[in-house]
This record gives sequence, structure tokens and C-alpha cells, in this order.
Amino acid sequence: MAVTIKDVAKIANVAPSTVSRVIANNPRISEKTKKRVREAMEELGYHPNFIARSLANQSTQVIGLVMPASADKTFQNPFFPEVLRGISTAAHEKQYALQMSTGVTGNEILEGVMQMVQGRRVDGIILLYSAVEDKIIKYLQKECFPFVVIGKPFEQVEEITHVDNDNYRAAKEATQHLIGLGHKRVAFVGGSIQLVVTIDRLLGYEKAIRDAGIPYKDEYIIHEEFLKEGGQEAISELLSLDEPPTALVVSDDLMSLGILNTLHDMGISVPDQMSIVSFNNVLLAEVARPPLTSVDINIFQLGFQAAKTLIQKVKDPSEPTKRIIIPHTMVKRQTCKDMTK
Amino acid sequence: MAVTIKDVAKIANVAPSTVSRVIANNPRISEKTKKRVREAMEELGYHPNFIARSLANQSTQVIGLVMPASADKTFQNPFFPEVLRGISTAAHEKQYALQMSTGVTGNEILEGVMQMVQGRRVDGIILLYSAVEDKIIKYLQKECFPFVVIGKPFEQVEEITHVDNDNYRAAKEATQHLIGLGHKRVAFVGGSIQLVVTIDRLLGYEKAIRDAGIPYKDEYIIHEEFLKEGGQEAISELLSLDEPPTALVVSDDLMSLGILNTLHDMGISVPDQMSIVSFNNVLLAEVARPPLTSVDINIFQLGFQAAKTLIQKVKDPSEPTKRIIIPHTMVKRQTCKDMTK
DNA sequence: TTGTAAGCGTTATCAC
DNA sequence: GTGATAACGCTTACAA
Repeated sequence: MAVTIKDVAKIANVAPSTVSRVIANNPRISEKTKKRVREAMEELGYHPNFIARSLANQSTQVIGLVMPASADKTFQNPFFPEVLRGISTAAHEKQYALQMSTGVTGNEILEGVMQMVQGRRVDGIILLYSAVEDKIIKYLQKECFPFVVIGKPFEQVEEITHVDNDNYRAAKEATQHLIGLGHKRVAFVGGSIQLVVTIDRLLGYEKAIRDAGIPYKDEYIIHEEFLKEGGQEAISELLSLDEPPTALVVSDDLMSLGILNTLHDMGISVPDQMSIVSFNNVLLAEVARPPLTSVDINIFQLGFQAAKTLIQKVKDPSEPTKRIIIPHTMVKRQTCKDMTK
Repeated sequence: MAVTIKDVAKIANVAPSTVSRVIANNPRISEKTKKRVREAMEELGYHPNFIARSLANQSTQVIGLVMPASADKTFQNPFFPEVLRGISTAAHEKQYALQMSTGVTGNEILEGVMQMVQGRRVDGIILLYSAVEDKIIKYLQKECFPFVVIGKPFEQVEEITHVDNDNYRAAKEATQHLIGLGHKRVAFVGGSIQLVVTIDRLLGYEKAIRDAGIPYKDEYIIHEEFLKEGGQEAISELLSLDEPPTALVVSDDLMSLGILNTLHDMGISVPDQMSIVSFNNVLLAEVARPPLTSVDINIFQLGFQAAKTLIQKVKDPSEPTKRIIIPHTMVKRQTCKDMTK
């Protein structure tokens, strides 16, 4: 059995409670005893038992992470390592550990979340995605359990703390950029319509199109999963139209990569015959050929702020609901052609 | 306060210990009382408290995951989501939760691991990478804490349970494939030499070269990080040689992608002027242009078996040390030219 | 400033 | 079969 607070107390000739206070660095303990106790801890190689502490404290110092179903292709998106890096950094700063959901299907994940919550395994939860009609959000609300979502909640936006980009504006700007370059036939290729981010970006695209007085065409709207195969199917459909688009707003870099390669195979040159504005600006955007013009949504910050906000909320449950918007910037590379020249 | 075992006991008119036995489905409890207790649990919406259970049990049902430093570019490699998926699947099956290391530097991570172990936060640990001179492995060995490493340990291979590919053989075969195609000038582009996988693959490459009676040249060996910038630098060096290679063995798909694009920018055609065999066969390999011939190392299985093996070990500490080798297969696509034709 | 003792929600060891 | 009761290792009133 490992060395406990009692062993330390014995060696240091104090009561267990005193040792506990030294650990918490309670100011009411004299420096002299603190020193003595610390020496004893050192001598015995004492390390506090987190589990015991959690039970006494009713707090685990653990944040639960809900990822999309690992069956889901979304899981492969480079978005996740990067949010994770943001979350991890913030969590580490505040001494929180991270626990991930497991499970392949949506229901398995919901069950996992219930275990986390009811089993008191975590102090709060971050949802790493936002989908329509999400059971998990509903459950967490019912339980009044602290959580924050990355992305915009589908419903009750005002009542749920979340960290998001202004995806509506970002997509509007991206589309306007293309329009400003003289493109009149601009299509939209989005990820799963189940994801709120897709909806927001589509709305922003639509707004820009209508504002420019360009007719909005349903055939120009394509939804596919956030993945490369998706991109390839999507592009074939689009190109077989009577009036194929000269430019694309693509909701994700991975998808753009797929599209780029499909176009390459078809002998269509980017940006000469087709312009693209992509989203997320992950590593792939830089490494693609030609390098993608992509809206940088600051993924790291999305994660970092989410963790920071959640921890505040956990520590002070009276914290008001918050909406945090992370700024975006368009990084111009080489996938947009100026039609006016 | 949440509903506890005592509340259930009161409602069901039994002792708390009986409720506990019902939860554990102890056969010595009569079906009648079981039913009564279960109804009471249902009625109150009871859920067991994992923390309390852990304390009483000395077991957390949590597996700790040690990722490479998130500062590290390795973190961005699509390898990780995929191992994670494997680990997650196995863990879920056996009802284990997953806790990740946080921390940006190597030392921060080591501290985190110490917290996991000493704080009794996890029952066992999986290392998701294997580097030379690893402090974490040494620490875990000293503590006699159950762990398994994904990849081959640098030292004491026989004493450490690990799940790996036969990277030596895989690299040898990949190189032989190129040689069989008539290539005599084959270079090796590997990731960080700190990683054992790089070393193994380099050794396999060397063996194939020597076996074929081709002189082994130091200038043909390049080490860079597992990332795209790396690939780009590497290729420039290689091409400026007096006798530039006609084929490359590249230790990672992400790196290959960078190389592919650099070659494209330089106007060098793949596979006509340069052949490539890559490793890992992640999504990127398929989506690259041209699609990469890549050695599939079955990343999912690497993770799945690691988790499964660890759980066995946790449940039965007397389990012997194991080495599990996951088979690889070369997936031929379009980056290798047959020079004999 | 420090010690005593109760409690956190379980499980496990005895009894009966 | 089931019930008391003592752990598990820590925190935190309340006393002193």
C-alpha cells in the first residue's frame, strides 16, 4: 500500500489534518511545521491520492471531452488535434486533467457522458462539435451540469455557453471576396448539414450572393461529409451543370484537398479555371498544390478559450452564460483568380 | 447532493451492503431482493459514484494516454486520431475510460504521468510513441506500474510489453520493391532520429540496399521531422547531389505529401522522374496526387491491441511481458515507376 | 496554530 | 441471504 497522509503525520509528529493543511498550503500553519511536514513527505516519497481527495472534495479536477463518434469521418479531421492542443494547454495551466469520451455510435457516447456525469468522474464537459438536435446537450442541461460547446448550439443559443467563430460573417466575407474578384457563378460545398457550422456558413454564403444581386441556385449547394471522397463526388456533380461555377466556397480544408485533386485529375486548372476559398486553414491548406486560400478560424483559441471558460464556470457556478467569438482572418494563397483582369 | 446507495437501501428496506451486492450482481442475493433494490434504484434515479468505488476498490477503470508533447509537430500527424480510435474502441468494450496527458514540454508531460500514477488516477498507461532514452518509461518501470508502449522500446525490448509493426522488415520490403523495379539510387527520408520507428525503418532500408550490393551512401539518408516543411527541405538537399536518387523511401505519408508538392513545384514528375514508397497509409496517401504507394501499418490495430493488452495486464499483473507484432501490407498506388521497362 | 472526529460513497469482512 | 461495520485516503468543521 502506498504512503498516506497518516504515515507522513506520524513521522512529522503532527495530526493528519495538519498534513492536509500543509498540502493545501493553509496560511494558518506555522512555517516551522510546514517545513517539518514537507521534509517528512520528501523522506517518504509521499504523493497525494487524487481519488481520495476527489471524494472528500466533491471535485475531480477532470474535464470530460466529448468527441464526435469515432466511426464518424469527422474524427479524422485535423481540426481535432488542434482544438485538443488548445484545450490541453488551458487545462494544464489550471491543473485539470482531460478525459475523453469513447464509443463508436452516438448512443454509446451519450451513455459514456452519462457515466462521466452521474459517476462524478468529471467536473465539467466540453463538446468538441455542435450538431443539430443534440441529445447530449439536452441531457447536460437537464442535469444542470457545467459544460461548454465549441461551435454554436443549434437551439437555445442564449442559454448555452459556447465558443465559436462568426461563421456567418466569415462565409459572407469569403463569398464576397470571390464576388469582388469578378466571379458570378459561385457554388458552396459544405460538410454535413447536421453540423451547425455548415448551416452558418451556408447562410453567410447565401447572404453574400443575394446582396450582390446574383440569383441563388439550389444546384450550387452541395453537402457532403467533411472528407475527401465527399469532395470528389461533389465536384463531379457541380461540373456537369449547364452553367458550372467558376468559383467554390468550401467549408473545410480536407474537403478542398479532395476537390483540388479531383480537378487535377480532370485536367481543370486551379485557379485559372476554378477558384476556391477554403475554411479552417489547417496545415493541409499550406501544403496543398496550389496552396489554399483559406479562412483561418484560430482553432487553437477555440479550444483554449473553451477550456478556460469551462474551468471558470466549474469554479463559480454562478458565472453567467457566455458566448465567446474567436476572430477569423482570411489567408490568401493561390487558389483565387481575379476575373476582372 | 446526489442519490447514494444509502437512499436506495432505505427505500428498498435493505442494508447498503445489499445494494452494493446487487450492483455487483452478487449471486448470493435472492432474485426477489434484487428486483426490489433495482426498482428502488430506478425510482430514485440512482447512479453509482465512480470515485467512491475507486477509492474502496483501489481501481479506477481509467487508462492513461501519453501523447507526444503537443508542442511537437508529431502531434499533428493523422497517425494519432487513428490509434486513438483503436484504443478507444478496445477501452469502450471493456468499460474503461481514457485520460490524456496534457503539457507542452517533455518535462511537463513526465510530471503529468507522475500525477496519474502516484495520484492513483489511472490503472495503467499506454505510451503512444516510442523515443530513445525515454524518461517516462524509466519512471514507470521504477514504479512497477502497468504500461504498454506502441512502437518498439529503445532499451530492454524483452522486458517491456509493446505493440509494434515489424518496421525493419517493412522498410526492407519497401526498399526491395524499389530495387526490384530497377532503381539503383534509392534514398531514405526519415522522421526524427529520436523515434525508434525511424531507426528501425532506416535499418531495414540499409539491409535491403546492402543485400542488393548497392553502395550505401550517407548523403542518401535524410532525417527531418515528420512534417511537410521537413519534406521540402529534405528534397532540395537530395536533388542537389551529383548523383541524385531516382527513388525515395519516405517514413511517413505527411512527409511524402510535402515532398510530392515540392517536386511538383520544381517541375519534377512523380513517378516518371522520381519514385516514392511511403509509410503509414493514412487517408492522405489516397488523396495525394499522384496517390501514394504506402505501407499500411494497420494503425487502428496498433491502438486496439495496445489497449486490450494493457487491460489484461491490469486485471492480472502476473501476465508475462508480451511483444505483439501487427502485420503490414504494401498498398501499391501510383508513385513507383518500373525502370526495367 | 494544531488536534479530533465526522463524513465523502463505496466495497469487503465478518457475523448471524 | 442479508446486515453491521470497518476500511479506502483525504478534507473540514469544531475544539482546544
